[in-house]
Amino acid sequence: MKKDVTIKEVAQRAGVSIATVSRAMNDSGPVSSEARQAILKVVSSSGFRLNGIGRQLKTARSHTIGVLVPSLKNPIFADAVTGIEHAAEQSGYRVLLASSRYDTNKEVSAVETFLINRVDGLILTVADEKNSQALQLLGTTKSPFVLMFNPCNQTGYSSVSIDNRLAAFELVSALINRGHRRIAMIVGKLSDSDRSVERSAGYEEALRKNGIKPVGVIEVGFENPDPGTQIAELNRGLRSPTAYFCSTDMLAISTIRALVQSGKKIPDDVSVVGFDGITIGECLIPSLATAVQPAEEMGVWAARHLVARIDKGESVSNLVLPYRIRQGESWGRLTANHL
Amino acid sequence: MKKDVTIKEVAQRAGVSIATVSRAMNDSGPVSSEARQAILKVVSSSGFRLNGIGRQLKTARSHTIGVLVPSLKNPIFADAVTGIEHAAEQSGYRVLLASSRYDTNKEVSAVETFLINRVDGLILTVADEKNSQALQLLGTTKSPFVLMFNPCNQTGYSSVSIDNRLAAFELVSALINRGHRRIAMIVGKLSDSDRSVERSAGYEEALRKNGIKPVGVIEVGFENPDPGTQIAELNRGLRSPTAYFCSTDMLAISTIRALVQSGKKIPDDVSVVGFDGITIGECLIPSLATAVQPAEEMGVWAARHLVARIDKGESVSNLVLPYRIRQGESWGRLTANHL
DNA sequence: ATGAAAGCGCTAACAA
DNA sequence: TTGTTAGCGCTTTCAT
Repeated sequence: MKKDVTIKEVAQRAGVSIATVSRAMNDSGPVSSEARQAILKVVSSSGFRLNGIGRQLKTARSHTIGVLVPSLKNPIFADAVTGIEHAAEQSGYRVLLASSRYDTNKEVSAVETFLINRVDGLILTVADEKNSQALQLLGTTKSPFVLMFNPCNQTGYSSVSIDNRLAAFELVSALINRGHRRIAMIVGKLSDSDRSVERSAGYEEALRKNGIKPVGVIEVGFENPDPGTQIAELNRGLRSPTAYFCSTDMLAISTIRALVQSGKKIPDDVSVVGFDGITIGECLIPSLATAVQPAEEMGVWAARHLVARIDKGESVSNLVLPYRIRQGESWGRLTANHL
Repeated sequence: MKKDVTIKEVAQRAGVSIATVSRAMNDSGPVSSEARQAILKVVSSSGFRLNGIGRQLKTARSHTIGVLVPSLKNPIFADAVTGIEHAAEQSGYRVLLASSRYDTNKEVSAVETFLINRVDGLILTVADEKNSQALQLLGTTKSPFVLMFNPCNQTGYSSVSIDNRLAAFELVSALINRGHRRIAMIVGKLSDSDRSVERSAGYEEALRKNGIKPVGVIEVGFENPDPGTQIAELNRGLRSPTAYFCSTDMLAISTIRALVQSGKKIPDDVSVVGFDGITIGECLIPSLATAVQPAEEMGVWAARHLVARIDKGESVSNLVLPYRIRQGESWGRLTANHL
């Protein structure tokens, strides 16, 4: 593992000082054309490349942002990271990526790593904003950060999200308007996600407002969810749900599969709606009814805003983006078919 | 933007030298318990955290690997990155992420960025291994890297992939064995991906071997593919394909949607098979027949191997992992139904 | 067990 | 237009 060429060697071989090389490489000051040519020649023959680490140490700026999401396997986060990465790249920033797998210890250690490596800022989605040690840790630093997806309750930091409770309320109300009364909710571990908590609040509120008692909130695991058994169980019997409200599209997809396998037709026998609006939901057959979060836009906004805070001292800001109800084919009216 | 606490201040306030602080923080040498306690006190009261940049400069090691994939929106890459990230984290490495959007210029600039920031190694998927400027650039450096997904033709670097041609051949042969003769192939821009080129070679080989002439290879865009129109067109008329071989699962999903919308039943009227084996394909209805690439494993292997090369000087290695044919519900026998 | 000191590769202020 | 110089924050010999 031989050492890299350094600015010092280039300077020497080009017969100039390192300051001149630096100026030439960065276009940061006057350089005579003779000097520039001599330097360029050495550079191209030696494969010299300014050492970013040296620069970072000197300038105390890494031009790197730390990004922490629960998982890349849920397209909602992959899309958000896509948005972040593109926006960051456009502003001359790099992305240091970590995923937590919904594990709060990993959240903390990821943030710790980001801090050690002196990222200029962070964008993160934590399990539960209200009880996040990672956020608490961040609070002890002066690193600017943007919370993404998490409902924002406290002030003092930036965030971008949608109104999860309201969207869930609207979705479930729409189900009720279609005649459904026995509406179950499928949710990942509630303790794993404050979004799910908000969504179930919206669900319960919609039922309550219509004088309906909840059929039940079914908790299943998050990664590789297999709600099959629970659903099959719930689904047995005469009083089985006529509609399922799933806390995420990923869960909805599994739910549909489980229902179909147990002989149900969607949406004729039972309606299913999801939440998130992942792109692939549109391609399913039936396509998924859901509340669409503008994930990529959220990522773009988060990155742009963070960069503005870093570069221009812009102040903290909380953005609540509109969601959109996607009228998919996976829900329908309650009919005689439902007994 | 106030400056961080530095090791120098900690040393001063603890009444020791910076060398002792360094030893204490890193457990890298003897430190008396009095010294340690004094240091710990200052550290916790000041929120001191060793500056990774300073360390990187001194040690000439970043413990960072650069990861470049075409897009995170295709779950195949999201899964691979997931594997990389977890394996890297376990070995004490961080991930600097970039995506190319299948743009070779971005491939080059991403690699350039990685090099400037002195990543210890790289893992990448390029559009076309044979004509990659990014790879060429890497060749001029001594940075270890691992190619992922790309078929490996040259030697001199590490890679992990599957045999795309063979898998495609097997898939299309299976279609033929099911009685299909009019088999079309749907592919993203061929110039965008050497995998697609391999896969279409496998497709053509299977047809040739059975004395069948290709119905046609239909090129569509990669991101947000909407092959609807082309397929609708191809699908008109009596001699329309009875089976579609799609170069990726994402394409297959769009294709199924387009076919269903034009009134076809899958697999009764027409069979569709994909390629990649993204998880969600199993949840579709009908579930997707496809060749499964072990994407996450590939990521894990790539990361572990890269780290071994970096840390233990392990030598270059090319791994071809087995693929697996997933017997989905989206294909069937040719019947009278097909005219 | 500890500290002094050198230096990693760079930028930027300053002097020339 | 150029060069000298002083660090940026750290690790790591080498003495003590």
